[in-house]
Amino acid sequence: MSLSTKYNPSEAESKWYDFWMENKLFSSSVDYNKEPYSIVIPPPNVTGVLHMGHMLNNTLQDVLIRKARMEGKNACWVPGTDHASIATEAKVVAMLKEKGIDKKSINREEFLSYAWEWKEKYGGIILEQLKKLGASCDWDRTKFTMDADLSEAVISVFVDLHNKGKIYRGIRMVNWDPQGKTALSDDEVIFKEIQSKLYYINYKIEGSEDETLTIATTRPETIMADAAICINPNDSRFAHLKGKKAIIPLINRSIPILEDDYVDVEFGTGCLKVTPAHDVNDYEIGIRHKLEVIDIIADDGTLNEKAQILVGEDRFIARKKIAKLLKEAGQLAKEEEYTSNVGHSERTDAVIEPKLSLQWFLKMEDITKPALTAVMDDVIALYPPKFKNMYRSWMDNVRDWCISRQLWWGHQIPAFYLPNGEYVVAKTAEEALVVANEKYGENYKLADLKQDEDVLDTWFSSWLWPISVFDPNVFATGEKNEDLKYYYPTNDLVTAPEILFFWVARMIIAGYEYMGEKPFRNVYLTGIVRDKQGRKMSKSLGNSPDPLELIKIYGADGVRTGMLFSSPAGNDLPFDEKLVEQGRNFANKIWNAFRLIKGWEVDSSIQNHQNQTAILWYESRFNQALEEIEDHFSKFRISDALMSTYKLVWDDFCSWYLEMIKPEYQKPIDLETYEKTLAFFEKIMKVLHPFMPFLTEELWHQIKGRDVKNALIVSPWPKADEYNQGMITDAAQVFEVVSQVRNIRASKGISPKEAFALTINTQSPDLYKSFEAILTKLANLESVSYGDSVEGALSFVVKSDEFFIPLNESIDVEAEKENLKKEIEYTKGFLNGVVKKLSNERFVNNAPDQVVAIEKKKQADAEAKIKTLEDSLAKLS
RNA sequence: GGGAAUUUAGCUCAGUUGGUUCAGAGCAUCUGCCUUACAAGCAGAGGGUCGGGGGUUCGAAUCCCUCAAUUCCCA
Repeated sequence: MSLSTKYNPSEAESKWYDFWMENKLFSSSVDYNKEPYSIVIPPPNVTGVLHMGHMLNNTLQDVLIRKARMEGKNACWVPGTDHASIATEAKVVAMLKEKGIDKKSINREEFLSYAWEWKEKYGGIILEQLKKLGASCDWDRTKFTMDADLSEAVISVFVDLHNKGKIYRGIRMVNWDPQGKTALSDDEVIFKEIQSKLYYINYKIEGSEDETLTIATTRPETIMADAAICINPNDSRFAHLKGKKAIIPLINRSIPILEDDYVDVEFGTGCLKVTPAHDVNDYEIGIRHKLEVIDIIADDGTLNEKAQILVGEDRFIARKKIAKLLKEAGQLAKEEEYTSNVGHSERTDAVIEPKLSLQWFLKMEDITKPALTAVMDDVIALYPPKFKNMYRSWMDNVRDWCISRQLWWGHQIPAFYLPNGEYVVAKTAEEALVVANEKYGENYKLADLKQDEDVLDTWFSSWLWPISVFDPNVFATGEKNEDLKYYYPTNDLVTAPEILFFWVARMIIAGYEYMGEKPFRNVYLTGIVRDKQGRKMSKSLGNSPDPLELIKIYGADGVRTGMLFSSPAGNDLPFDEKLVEQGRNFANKIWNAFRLIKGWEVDSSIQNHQNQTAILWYESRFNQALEEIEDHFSKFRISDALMSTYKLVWDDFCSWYLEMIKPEYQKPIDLETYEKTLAFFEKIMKVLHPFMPFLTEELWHQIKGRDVKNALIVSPWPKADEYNQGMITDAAQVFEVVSQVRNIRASKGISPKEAFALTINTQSPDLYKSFEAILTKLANLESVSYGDSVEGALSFVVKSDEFFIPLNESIDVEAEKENLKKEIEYTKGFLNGVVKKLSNERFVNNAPDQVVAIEKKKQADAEAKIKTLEDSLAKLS
């Protein structure tokens, strides 16, 4: 068999993904003989295509799930998608517009059938793309937040919470998006600094000839909705106006002048116009003073008839026109440039209009309590833990959750309005009818009921995700099915910190409310994938590489490792294609290591004399590395786990071990070494598998033919055995000697082919004797001898041992002396510091014995080294 | 305006209770090599006042104060 010198990933990828799928190796079912390990995917939006954020996030999940599977756990990764009300509705509306269909011209049912059609066509794209990445989800379990049973779950929960009195309907000032024509939560509003103007407007005082007061406002178009003018009670400038009335310019309506602490004496003129319908703070003032609420702005952001003037004009056009009218009327005192923070819709970028509206709310005060405690007490652990702070501050200051959205795509609110003006909340219209007739003693028909037009916030369905993917019916029946009993709570959740509150916190709330139990044990928060300029990678900026294209070029394994090389938990990932290239190179390195081993001819008649030490050393080193790797995994330091694996494979296995045991060209290898080496390689395949599933499965089967049961994906994860620390330390010292010899070759321009005779002056010759064969091979020595010194030879020092290499050519004695002097000087300086420390009584008295002992050893080592160096120097002179 | 986080090599980051894991890793850079597994490679080298300043301590990247810069959350 001959293998290409370069690993070609694409063939292996499709072959092994098909193999895993056909043999159902990703699938999981209840089995009480095994420990369950479950992850629910953060369901990607049906609108999306795979981006770099998904790649990072899902690679992490796949690493975790694959490792758990190999550890013998019953690993279940549930995939699915989210219906994403606002985003999807926007896409569908845009799609219809292109077809020349206006959303307003069709009814709800027609719209929804277009939306479903759209979802069927595009909704599964991301999941298909994840397969290319190697994601080992149990695809038979794929769920969608608007599946019939999951929808029922949402409705049941709404009804239940309403019955518990936790859901209520109320008038609130909401963030209205006049373009999307929907209310947004505070978190969906992005504040931007906008250059605007502060308009100073004069209001006449009623009953006086020419007395006026001046207010400053950024929104002159709302003066028609003014309900009062407020002054600060401590502001003597305006005390005389109290109790009088002011007249709104242009429309000549008179309004009271009131006192309120809220007014900032410093800001503007110190007089505040109060417009309860169009400003959150004014609304509060309005409640305090029982002011009339005059709403002059329509849903689409134009002025309505209550404005009396400029009816039908857009709010921004009206602003300009009002300013002009005021100027003409002589009531515009001045205009001033002013920057203010203006809220914009995250989805449509429209300027948010504070608007009073009737919405559905979930009371958050009580329901959040167990969710806060769980995270604060580390019942649910956040990685990295710094997010606990953020989590707490949000939960402490949480506001009631506005759960209604003025959209069609989503779960329609199960509230039914009756002809008598009342409403009933029930799962279906039929149930609602029964309740209604009973409650009000009426004899209504189904046709008399009118269901609420709005749908629920998308997060009101995804907060149930860790429960509903296993058992959507539990909310209605209260009876847990087997899946839910077995897989819940899930183990780990991998998601982005941006949705810590939107989603993670709410899942925790729902978990405690409905299961009385946390939804997951660990939350791993990834960073944002950014480009080199630090900008978030996004399709709209065009700064994101196409993930599938990357996979094509570098291989899925290369992309996976590339993403993980530089992504500690909670830190942003500054993406650079170089990382992915490094991943590809790593795959190639492993491929070639295998080519080397596979190419050896085995001769069972040879006894293994030389390679015992190498084998023992590597065994120890492997176990030490595995212990490290496990430790990193246990702390969710996935990047570090990968880096430790990378170094184990590249440095220890390839650069050191294989070079130690490699037979001469075209010479055979002994059977024992060969078998040990293959066994080592197999262990490496196992440890690498979660990171690089395709390459490792491919090589696993190249090593020898295996059946499905023995596929790598389901092979047992290796256990870290005891290791010989002393041997690892000794080897490190020998490696240092090898490096020094190589350094001499490199700096003197001597060919690596020229063998050296090495003489060692040491107190511990046994150390070198046990590694002699290795030393000879790796440093290319013709002999190793032990002795005090060698005349006219180059020398170097490792620890307190001295090494001599005689060269055929004459050495530059002066340069050598210079080098030795430099090193002596440095070591003396180092010794000085140590001695100083040790002669400080307070150090010796206060520092722990162990620390003092270490310092004393430093002193002894340094003194020995100086002596060795000085001897060498003396011999040169 | 209130709160939090971050600042260590050219880049991205480790550095746990203050003391040998203490100044580290990977990448990048430089030098020499197409040495029969791998140039997607091998061998070697250089590179940092641990953001600035002050303090506590026998001892500070680590603890405290202060200033600065960056980022995020809330208003």
